[in-house]
Amino acid sequence: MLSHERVWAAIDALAERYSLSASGLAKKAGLDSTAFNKSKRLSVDGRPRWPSTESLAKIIEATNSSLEEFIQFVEAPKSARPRSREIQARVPLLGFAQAGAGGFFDDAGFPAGEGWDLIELPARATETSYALQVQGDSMLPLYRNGDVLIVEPGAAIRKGDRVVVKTVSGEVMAKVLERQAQGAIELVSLNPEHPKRQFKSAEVEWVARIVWASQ
Amino acid sequence: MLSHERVWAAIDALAERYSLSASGLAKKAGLDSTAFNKSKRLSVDGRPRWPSTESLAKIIEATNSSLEEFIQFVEAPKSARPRSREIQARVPLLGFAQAGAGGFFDDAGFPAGEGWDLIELPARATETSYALQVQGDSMLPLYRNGDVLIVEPGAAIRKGDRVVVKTVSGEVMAKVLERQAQGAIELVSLNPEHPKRQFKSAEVEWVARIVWASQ
DNA sequence: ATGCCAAAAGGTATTTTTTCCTGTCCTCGA
DNA sequence: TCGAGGACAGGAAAAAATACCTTTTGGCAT
Repeated sequence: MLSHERVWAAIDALAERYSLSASGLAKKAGLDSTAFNKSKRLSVDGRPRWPSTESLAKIIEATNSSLEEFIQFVEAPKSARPRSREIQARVPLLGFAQAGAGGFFDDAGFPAGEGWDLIELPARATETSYALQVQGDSMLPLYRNGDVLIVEPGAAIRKGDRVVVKTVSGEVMAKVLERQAQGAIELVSLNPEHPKRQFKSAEVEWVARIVWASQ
Repeated sequence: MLSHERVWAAIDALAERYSLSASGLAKKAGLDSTAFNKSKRLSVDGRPRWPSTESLAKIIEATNSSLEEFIQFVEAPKSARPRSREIQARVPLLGFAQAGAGGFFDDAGFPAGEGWDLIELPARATETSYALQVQGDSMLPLYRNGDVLIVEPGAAIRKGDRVVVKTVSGEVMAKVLERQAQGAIELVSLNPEHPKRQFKSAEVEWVARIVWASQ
């Protein structure tokens, strides 16, 4: 959120990030060296003083920082661990039912016009996701030989999720979670020709959710 | 980057996002309805006028938007197609058949040990990919309601690929490409209960390959 | 065509932020 | 220790943004 307190904290954090004092940062940006003094963050009557957007633009440029970095400082209290620098991937998003209506695609099939949302692709949102490549036909029709499954060990799992399961005996399989209760886990096969399977919790080493699959 | 032009564009985009005019947005935020008039974005002497940081905080709060959303508008030119971020995402990759062998996962199910390759996730490497969200059950068992399909219009398409097709009559559908020959295209339904469909090339406006699906 | 209301252009007064300036304190090197 | 320069507090003037207000324009319904 954008608050008076957070904006000033971000300015302090940005200055520190570039080994500057608040007054040094102001000077570097071509502003008066007293511009960011703590003594000037509230006006005489106690009303919060907000630095102008123009001043913010100047300090971001003067430090060769970026708007993203500055926003991270706004959002993360200085004492907290700075969020990792990873950039979230965003692509335009549209509901399938709307896709047939006019105006969403140009003649060549590229997104066009208004009405597109943006969606972030979470596959790389954590440092711990990994990929498994399908081998064989046992997971048809869902997954074909060569398809790549992105698995996120930390993701929350609910009934109906597609998961990778490793048993204590060393078997690794991709299934749909039917039920997870105390002491037992029920899995539906991705291939309808294969039967449901049940395991006691003690037989399961870990369960991890499949979050994306290549096509 | 934070520039005068982009900040105003973001305000316009935010207003449009919430089906407001610029003056409606200002009013909603408790500001004067003329605050964001285009006529007031340059002062009389032509100097750029920057909206104050406090005003931005107010519009973000009044729309229940977020700083992240606002920054997206700052960075994405409104008139341009929303862009995918170009990143090379790499995750560890292992063949499914190897996954059961010892040494590839630690006790909690995270990748461990040697033998992992790295795979780049190509979907986000291009600027033209977009996402379609599945609605309804017509694409079961492959795609469930709410699943997100990443579509890459420029990707090469071969027999057996899962594709999105738009017909000249405006129908958009997800299918498996069975055959594409001169003058005709044959599509197998993702739902086995639905019949194959054939189109003349002239009936098809575009075909684009589905490259990833959420799970 | 007319009426109503919102959006937008335009102008002035008020408020808020920056700039300019001064003084004090702190740090560091000679 | 002393001096220089930077950091910081504080005050007044100048510049810039908002608030207030009016008029014009545009869109929509009747």
